Amino acid sequence: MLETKYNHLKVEEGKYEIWKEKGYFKCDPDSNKTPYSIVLPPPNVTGVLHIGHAYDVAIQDAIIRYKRMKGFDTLWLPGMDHAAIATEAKVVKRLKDKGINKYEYGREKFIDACWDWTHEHGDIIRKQWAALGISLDYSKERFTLDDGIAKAVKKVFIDYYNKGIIYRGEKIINWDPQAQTSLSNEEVEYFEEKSAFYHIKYILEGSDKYIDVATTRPETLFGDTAVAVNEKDERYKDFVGKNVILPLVNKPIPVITDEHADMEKGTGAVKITPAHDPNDFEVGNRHNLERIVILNDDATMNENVPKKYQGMTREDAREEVIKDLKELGLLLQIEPLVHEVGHSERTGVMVEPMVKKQWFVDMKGLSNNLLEIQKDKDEKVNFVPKKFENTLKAWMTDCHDWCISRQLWWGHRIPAYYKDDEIYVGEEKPGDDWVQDEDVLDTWFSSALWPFATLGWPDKTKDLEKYFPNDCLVTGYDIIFFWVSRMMFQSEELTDVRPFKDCVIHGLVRDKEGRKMSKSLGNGIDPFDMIEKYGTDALRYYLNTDCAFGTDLRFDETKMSSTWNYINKLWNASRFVLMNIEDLKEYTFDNLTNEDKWILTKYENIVKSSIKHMDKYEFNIFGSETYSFVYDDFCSSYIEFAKFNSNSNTTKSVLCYVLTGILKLLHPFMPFVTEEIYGMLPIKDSESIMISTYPEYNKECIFNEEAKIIEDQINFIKKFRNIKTENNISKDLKIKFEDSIYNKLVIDVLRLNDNLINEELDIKSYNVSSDLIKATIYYEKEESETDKENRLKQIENLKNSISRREKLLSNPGYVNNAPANLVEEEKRKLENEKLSLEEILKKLN
RNA sequence: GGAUUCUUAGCUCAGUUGGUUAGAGCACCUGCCUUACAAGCAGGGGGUCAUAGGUUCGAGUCCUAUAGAGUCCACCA
Repeated sequence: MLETKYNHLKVEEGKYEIWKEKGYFKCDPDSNKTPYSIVLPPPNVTGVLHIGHAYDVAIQDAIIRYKRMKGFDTLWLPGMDHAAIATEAKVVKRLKDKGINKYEYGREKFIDACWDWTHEHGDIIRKQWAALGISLDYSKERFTLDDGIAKAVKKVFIDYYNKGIIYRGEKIINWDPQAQTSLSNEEVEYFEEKSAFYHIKYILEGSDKYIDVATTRPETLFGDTAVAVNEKDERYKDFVGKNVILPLVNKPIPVITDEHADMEKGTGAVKITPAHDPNDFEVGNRHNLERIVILNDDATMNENVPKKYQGMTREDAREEVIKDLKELGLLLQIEPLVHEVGHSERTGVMVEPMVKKQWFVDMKGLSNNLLEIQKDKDEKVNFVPKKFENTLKAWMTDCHDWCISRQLWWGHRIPAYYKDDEIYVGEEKPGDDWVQDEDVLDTWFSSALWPFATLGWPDKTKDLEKYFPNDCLVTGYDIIFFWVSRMMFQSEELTDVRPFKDCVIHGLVRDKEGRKMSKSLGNGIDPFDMIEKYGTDALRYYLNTDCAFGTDLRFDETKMSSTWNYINKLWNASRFVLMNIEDLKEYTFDNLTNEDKWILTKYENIVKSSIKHMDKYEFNIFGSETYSFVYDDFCSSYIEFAKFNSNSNTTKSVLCYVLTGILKLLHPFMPFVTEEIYGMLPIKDSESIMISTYPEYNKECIFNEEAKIIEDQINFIKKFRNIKTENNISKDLKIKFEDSIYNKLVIDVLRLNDNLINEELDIKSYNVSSDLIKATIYYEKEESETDKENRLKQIENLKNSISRREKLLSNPGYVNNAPANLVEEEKRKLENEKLSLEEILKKLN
């Protein structure tokens, strides 16, 4: 027998291990069931799982459990991401804390340290997956750096190189001076910073005239190779084609015209530093300007600047340059300015744009291909919600080549080899005198292959054959660009098909105030604290049903608590049912009462709409519909009805049947408690609810006529209670039904039906009526002012409603165009209201 | 600057292809220890659906404009 209170800690203990041991999580490639596959977005091995991961996996587990119960051969493939730069940063820090320098340590030992880190965090993550109760097929677990993925990555790189999709080029890239690696645009975050516009005099060669050049980065002037003005700018007409003297260096540089110089911005004259600014780089290309690199990789000043500045940090150099300019009278003005400055997402330091030789993926063909396929209804990836298809389209329409080389050690090393000016790209080193590229690939390059490389691609494996394309991918909108789009174009290029059919996009978990969770704010929610307090089931149900996918979820602990209450309600309802059906051996559905037929009808309808919402990933709608079914229909009404019929085997059967169905419907969202209760049922179709069959809509159990009668009784009871409470007449109440068939009405009414009194008694009364039941409530006390007001209000409301309906029904536009059943419904309601009003008015006279 | 999404009860969110008095949870108010559940039960108040137009017999839902918020991309000399 169940305890009186739901104890989540006890309920959730031990079940996961049993499921795992029994092999319920495993797919079965040999079965002839229809496959259904999802690959888990691999969490980074950098750390532990947070509430966002919990959200992501709760959704996936709900889907996979649902499909498993629906009879699919389900594969949910787990794995983790080596997260090149992120992990490397953590390991560098760990070594540094021990006083070890990465470069002195050496590449091989450093990579070993990364593996140690990976194994440690991998174990933690696996424990957390277990705590979340998610049904991953561990026999298929992969890592983005394992041999199979490495093989796939190599093949892609080599093939792309041979096709010309991958190329090596010198471009301005975002340089992280701390991690000493290039970053993709996506790895740069912009923050507002207080800074200034420094107006510097660039004096015309052999003249007193000068140009006022405004810059936020005076320290880069050593790399200037021109000053650009707009062709149409009258102010600088006389300067164009001549030279100005570069301050501090005293070197002549040309004044050129270029479209990049905007007359409206700053002073209209801009210094051109091709090696350290993306725009200037383009200008430099157009005008064939020299690129002078003035920074070392750690962002200190290099040998290309005057001696006194060499070795300074960029910050120190800026101060020094300003000081020196001031002394020379070349600093015209310092204009305070707040502007956005790029920082490395990983290390947080200011990003330095630098010219570097890097590897790139040419995006033109790949993105166009993606856009084409998204136009094909049968071949496209279907996003849920659909709006993200627009976002993706916008990104793919206007995207830059993807810089994929990273100056790191932890990752897939680029399979390119150099000998003097020769480049060889291939599996193996072509000869002893060749050296391999030192760099590794962007971590997203390997995760882009995840949906198929995990299944054995490029080999034509059985798994790949059966589980690819995946049926669904679930992830947050924040990585659509980083990851989803890349999986899409890689899959389409390499396998000719989409990587997955559906892509469910969820939002971010924010704090209660809607702020992003962050370490600095300290507003993070640890999912495992929530599990401790309220249970995994409560957490998972809450996350899945709180809001529609695609919008951000504001985490509110009071909702966790109300979810717990809901589960407690289910627990207690189950307790009641189990207490009453202990002796039930088999289902008997003979002589169903109207109440039985009503709940069966309601139940079948909930099954039908649940399936619909589950298939459309509308978990929040599923949640509110089942909630009201469980709470209002099953607990508040049917269980109350059943109390008057508790000896009937038929009612026992219905209680058991409907409860079983409820447990199954809820299982994907609250796996533990449903398993616990399911285990105690006297009749069940499998040893675990996990592998039981999902409810199916059964037309045989629809009894609309009878259901309507009970529905009406419930409406009546509601009105009755309302009037009773509103008028505070509970004690003195007498009741007379005009139709005695309904004397068996239960709950409050039943307890009063001995007190039928004679209508001739001269006492106050109220009419209560639903569609089928009419009754008069008499009460033995003087009518108070409030009673009078209520009565007048009742009359007023009826009159308003009647006139509204009359107006509506006299509108030919409505009567002719609206669906006939709606019009009929209106007519019927109008008649009822008219009768009620008549009765009330008659009583008053 | 460009794109895009959003604005519904005090709070967090639903609201299917337009169907006519807009729903839920939490919070609030009132009354109840009724033997599954007081972490509960019963009842209640609370919204001119951002604003202004338009289409329609009918608009929270479709169209246009305005205001505000978010997100992404670009720019930021």
